[in-house]
Amino acid sequence: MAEGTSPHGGQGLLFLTDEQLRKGIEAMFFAYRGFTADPDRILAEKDYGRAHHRAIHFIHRSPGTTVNNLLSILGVTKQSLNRVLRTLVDDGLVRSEVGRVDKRERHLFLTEAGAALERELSDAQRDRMRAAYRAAGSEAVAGFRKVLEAMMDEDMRRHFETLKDRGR
Amino acid sequence: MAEGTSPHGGQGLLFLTDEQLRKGIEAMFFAYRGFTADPDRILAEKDYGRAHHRAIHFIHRSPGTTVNNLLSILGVTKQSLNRVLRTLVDDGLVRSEVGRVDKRERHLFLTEAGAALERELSDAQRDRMRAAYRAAGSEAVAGFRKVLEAMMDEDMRRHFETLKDRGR
DNA sequence: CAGAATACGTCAGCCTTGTTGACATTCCAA
DNA sequence: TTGGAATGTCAACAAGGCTGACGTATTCTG
Repeated sequence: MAEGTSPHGGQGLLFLTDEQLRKGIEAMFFAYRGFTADPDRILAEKDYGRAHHRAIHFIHRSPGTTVNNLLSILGVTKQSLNRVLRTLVDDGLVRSEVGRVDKRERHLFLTEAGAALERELSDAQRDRMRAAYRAAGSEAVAGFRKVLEAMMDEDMRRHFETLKDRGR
Repeated sequence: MAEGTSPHGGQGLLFLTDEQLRKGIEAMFFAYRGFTADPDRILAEKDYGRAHHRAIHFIHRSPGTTVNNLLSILGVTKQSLNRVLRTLVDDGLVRSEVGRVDKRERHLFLTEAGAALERELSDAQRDRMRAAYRAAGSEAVAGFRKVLEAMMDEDMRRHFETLKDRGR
C-alpha cells in the first residue's frame, strides 16, 4: 500500500502476479453486476432495458446530441439504437428535432418525463456509487478512476474526456 | 489526493458532487467495454460468446464445481447456463461428471482443450489489466480494488472472497 | 448543376443470452 | 415408502445485439 508512494513514482516496479490480475478481473466482473443492479430493477418495472438507460443517460448528458454521435458513444449499430430510440420517442421520453443548420441531422432531447426517469435511474446508481466511494475513501477513489481510464480503448477515452469537459 | 491520508481515516469528509459521481459511472461504463473487448474478439472467431467465457473462467477457477454453484456465481437461470454448458461439453471443452456422493449433481472440469482456450482468453484480458495497472501505479490499484469491492452486492462479495481464498 | 457523400430511418432475418414452464431423476425425511 | 425438495434437461419465447439492403432528404464537391 505504501509501495506506490515511493520515489519510483508509483510505476515501473509493480509485481503483478497472474493471481493478482485475475482477482482484478473478477472484481471487475462482480462489481459491474452491482453497478447495474439498481437501475435494472427500476427499468424492469417499466418494461425498459439497459439499452434504454444508456440512451437516456447520454442524451441527458449531451442534450441536443445527434444520432450519429450517440451511436459512436454507445458503440452499437444504428438499427439497434433506432429500435430503442423509437420506443423512447413513442413513449414521450425523448424528443427528436430536425437540425437547423444541417437538416439531415436529428437532435435529441429528454422531455420532462424523460428527465424524470433519468433522475430516478441516476439517483439509484449514484447512491450505490456514493456508498462505495465513502466506504473506500477519497484516496481509493482517485486510484479507481485512474485504473478505469487506463483500461479504456482510445476512442472511449476520447468520449469520456469530452463528456468530462462539457460538465464543468 | 492527500485528503484520504488524513487522520479521518480516508472516510467521512468526502465532498461528492453529483457531477463527480456521474463521472465515476461513465468511467465504469467505458472501462467495462475495454475490459471485455479483447476476449470478445477471440470468442467471436470461435463462435462463442461472453457467456461461454464466464463459464470457462469460473470452472477453471473452481474445478469440480457443481452446476448449482456456478449458477449462483454467474447469477443467471440454470436454463441459460445449461445451454452454454451443453455446447462446451459437446465441443469437448468441458467435462461433466456425475457426483459420487450425490448423483443429482454434476461436477464440471475443463478438458485440455478447454484449459487452452481459458489460457488464451485470460492472457488477453490480463494483458490489458496489467497495462492499466502499470499505467495507474500500485497505489491506484489498491484504490481500484477497494472501490470495486464496496460496489458489489453482498452475495457477490461473498463469492469474490471465497474465490480469493481458494486461489492461494 | 450533377453526382457523390452523409445522416437518418426502416425492413428482414440472424444470433446470443436472458427468461418461464414443464419434466425426469435423485435424495431425504416424515 | 412415499411425497417433497433439489438438481439438471428440454422447449419456447423475448430483448437486444448484428448484417445487409434500401429509401429519402440533404449537403458537399468537381
